This record gives sequence, C-alpha cells and structure tokens, in this order.
Amino acid sequence: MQTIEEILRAKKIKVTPQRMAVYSILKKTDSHPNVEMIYQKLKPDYPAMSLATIYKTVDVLKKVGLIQELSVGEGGLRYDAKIRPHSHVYCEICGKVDDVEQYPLNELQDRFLLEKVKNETGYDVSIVQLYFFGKCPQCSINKETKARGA
Amino acid sequence: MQTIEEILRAKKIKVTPQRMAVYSILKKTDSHPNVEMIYQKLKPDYPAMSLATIYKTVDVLKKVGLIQELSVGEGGLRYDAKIRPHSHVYCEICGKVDDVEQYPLNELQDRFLLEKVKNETGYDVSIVQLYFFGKCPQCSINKETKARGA
DNA sequence: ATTTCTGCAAATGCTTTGCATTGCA
DNA sequence: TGCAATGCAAAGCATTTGCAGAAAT
Repeated sequence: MQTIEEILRAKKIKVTPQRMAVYSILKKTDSHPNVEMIYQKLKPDYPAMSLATIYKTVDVLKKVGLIQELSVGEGGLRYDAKIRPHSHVYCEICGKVDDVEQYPLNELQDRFLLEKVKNETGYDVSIVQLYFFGKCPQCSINKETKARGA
Repeated sequence: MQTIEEILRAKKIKVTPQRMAVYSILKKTDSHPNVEMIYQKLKPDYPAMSLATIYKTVDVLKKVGLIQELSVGEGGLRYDAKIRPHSHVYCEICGKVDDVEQYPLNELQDRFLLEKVKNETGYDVSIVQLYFFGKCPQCSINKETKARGA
C-alpha cells in the first residue's frame, strides 16, 4: 500500500502539502467534486489554500494520470481519483454524480471496438466515457411527495 | 417532410425568425457547434441577432427535445439536431466533434441496460451519452509531419 | 390585446494569469 | 541554491439577467 506521498513521488511531480491534500480528498470521496467543492472540503484544514492552487493542482494530477475529469454538462468539471474503467450517472435535479460499476465499460474500451470507431471516423481513440443522465433516488422521492401534495 | 416552421409549431413554441434560423443551422451542419459558432454562422444573414438570443434559443430547443446538448469537457456546450441514438468522438487537439454512427448505442439505450443501471444505482435513467476522445485524422497527420521535422 | 421574444448592456461568476513570496529538492 | 509551486489580486471570458421595445398569436 503506497502512501499519497509515494504515489505523487512516483509520478515525478513535486510533493507539496496542497497536492497531497487535494489528491487525498479525491481518493477518499466518491462524490466527484468540482473545484469549489474540493475548496470547501479543504478549508477547515488548509484555510490558506487558494482556489487558484486547486485549479492548478487538478490540472497537474490529471496530466500525470492520477485523476480523471468528468464533464457532465453543468459548466464546471468534476474530478475522480478512480482510474479503473467505470461509468457515471448524473442527477439532473440535484447534480449528484455516482459511479456505475456493473456495466462492463471494459467491453467498450475493448481494442476491437476502438478499432471499429477508428475505421469509421479515422480518429485515434484513447478514452471512452459513458454517462447516464436521470434522477437520483432522493430526487425521485421528493417529486413523488410533492405530487401527492405533501 | 415538415418545414422548420411546422416543426417548431408542432412543439408549441412561438415561431420566430431567430428560432428558425438557429434550428435550421443545427439541422444543416454536422459540426456540433457551440453558441459562439452558431452566432458566427448566423451573422451574415442576421447581423442584428444577439448572442443572448442564441443562448436562450438553444435552451428552448433543448427543452422541447429538438436538439441535444453535448458536453465534451471544453467548458462550453455543443449542440446537435440529430436526435436518433448515436455517439460522438472529440478531437483533443483541435476540438472537432464528429458523429459515430456504427457503434450500436441503441444497445446501450436498451431497456434492459437501463434497468440494470437503475438496479445498481437507484437512478431513474433517461439519457445515455457515449463519448470517445482522441485525435482526429488531420491532427494525427500534422503531428507526424512535425515529428518528421517539416 | 396579450403574451412572449429579442436585443442591448450591465452584472455575474468561474477560471486563468502575473507576480512576489515561499518551499521543495 | 535553483527551480517550481503557492497565494493573492486583477484580468479575462463565457453566460445570465433585467428591461424596454418589437413581434407573434
């Protein structure tokens, strides 16, 4: 089991408290936070950390491949330290993002499929993202409740 | 074959020249333009049309289901008047977006898969988006050329 | 006639940038 | 010590908002 520090060091980037803190937050959570959410989570422990640093840090972590960036269509981007293939489901009401493990995204990342896409489009494809959009359980319940007049 | 005007009227939204123009552009192109690109395309014929109107118009068209919104992670959103299931491939170098027809996205939109996702996550899923990221043919060639020192 | 849409300009808010200071290697 | 990262504040942009006039039903 590598420590956060060891992981960063292995990627050959300078190890700073800010980078460890951001990566650590992303490792621990499964809420796919955006920059502002990361900022809020870090505030209690790192009151001096600036938003600009978080923007720069997620860029670095993304470039070395430690985190992935999700674009769910709400303006800002979301971040996820889970690198293994999986897809995401987005609640169009409250904005929550959850992982979808079961669907075999690995099948989509299969070399054969990527070949097919390359043959059709000419693109050299390296990344596949699958998003589901809908309503999360909580928001579904709220709407039902409202509909019943409560 | 319905005219643009008939299509808008069928959706029960007010028919204006601006809405016809925006929808017409999106029907004709396959370049998945963002708001700014739509604005530039319309400028010659509608020099008075404002960007704000385009923002409002794509919102309306999206809400009535005439167009879909794509989020490819570059900040702004892209628009597509093709409603039939298909996926997209994004060039990470030049930002071009192309359709991917061949891959059976309908399979992904299959009720069975959506049920599986609902069972795992509890989300009520209505939309599926599949994105491929990579390098388009032109940008691949350019890089090769550069690499050869030309 | 009424309601809704458009276009303008201002306001907002997110993200980036420049630079002096700090901190890692 | 040298180079890179941080934090701050300002700048930069894309998007939204409010409202008066125009247009659609």
